[in-house]
Amino acid sequence: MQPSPAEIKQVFNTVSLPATAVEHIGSKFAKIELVKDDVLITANDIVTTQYYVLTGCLRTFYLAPNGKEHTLQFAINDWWISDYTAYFEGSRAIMTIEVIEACTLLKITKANLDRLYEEFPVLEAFFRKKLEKAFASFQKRILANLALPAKERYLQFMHTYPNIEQHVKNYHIASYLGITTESLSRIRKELANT
Amino acid sequence: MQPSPAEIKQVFNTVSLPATAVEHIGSKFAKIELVKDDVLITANDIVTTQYYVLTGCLRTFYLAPNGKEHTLQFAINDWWISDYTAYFEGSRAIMTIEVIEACTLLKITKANLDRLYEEFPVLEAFFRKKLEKAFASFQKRILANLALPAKERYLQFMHTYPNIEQHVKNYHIASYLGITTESLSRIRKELANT
DNA sequence: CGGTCTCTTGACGGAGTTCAAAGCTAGTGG
DNA sequence: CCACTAGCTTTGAACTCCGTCAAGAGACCG
Repeated sequence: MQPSPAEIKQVFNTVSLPATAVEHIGSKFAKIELVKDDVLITANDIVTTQYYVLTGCLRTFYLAPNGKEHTLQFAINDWWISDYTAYFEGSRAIMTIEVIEACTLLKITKANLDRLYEEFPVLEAFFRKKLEKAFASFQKRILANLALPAKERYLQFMHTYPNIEQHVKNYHIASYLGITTESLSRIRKELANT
Repeated sequence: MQPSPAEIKQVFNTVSLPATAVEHIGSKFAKIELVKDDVLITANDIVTTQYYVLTGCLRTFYLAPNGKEHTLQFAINDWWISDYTAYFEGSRAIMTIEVIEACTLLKITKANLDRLYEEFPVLEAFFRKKLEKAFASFQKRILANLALPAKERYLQFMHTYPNIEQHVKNYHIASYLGITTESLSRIRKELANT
């Protein structure tokens, strides 16, 4: 199913596009609906698609050889999600993306998006800005991992992503912070007594 | 001082540019020389410049309130360096960049680079590719921090950046890995006995 | 209301830190 | 050419945060 013009305008809300362009761009996206526990991308998939979240919640995680899951990213309303390393490099996915809450997504292939870049260079700049933001947030996270103890990282997470916290389980947050559920539980207890 | 055409070709070695373009592009760069312990960017600076490393070695680090340094990035031969979060967002630097080994750099301002993007769109794609690579490597590092113990992270670092290891002190590597120099020393000892 | 998923709690262990001191190494000047 | 110093690395002992394992308490859903 194709997205509506209003949805395309929402996706590119910082860019002003003529109606004909919106129409054309929309024709390159497909709208899909997924339910809880669906898996969007699995490790080893070839990744040629990225997704825009209209509603719902998903997470990207790495499944380590020892069976532990490490959450790289959550995505809700108005976020983009994919295994970007695989998407950019044309390599195979090392991440898994699963649905946490039933969601509606817009998907587009790299081939189609690259074509749109040529037709509307403003889109290339739009995605570069997104990439710059993501880069900055990754950098912030690396510094937090290096410089802050678990409690501080938890507080920073809650402060930075108050919207996401409502959608995900504590053990997801723990796997994002790099601690166990037990440790997170103790941290929450300690914070409650303050 | 301006870079030579050969140096500009080296910078954009994956792009083929006509001689006139090389000339013009070169006029937007300046070549600078720095010695050990020089500081290129200090926390709180307004960052409007990025740097290409011709020779030498630098590091970007965050100086935490408790006085500890956390290394985000090293840069040698053929790397770009800046406080990119500040550079992209037009905000103030939170990082410090210091010279580890005397170096020769090419610098260019964001304003000039943006103008070059318009004149040579191929440059925009060139830098987007660089950004995608950096993004992927940050992601890899986040996963390593979440999933691997210090010894494994050290081995991964040595494997991924064998060239950098020759230029930097062990305490720099420790601050990159997120451990103390003492811990790194013990890890190295353990690895030597194998 | 029974079962499964999630969160909590406790006891113990281990990886890495802290603090203190000693050993190296490389550069510098007499 | 040696001696000295400053910077870097190593080593040891005590400690701390967090992980592991095991069990129990809630919470949610059919």
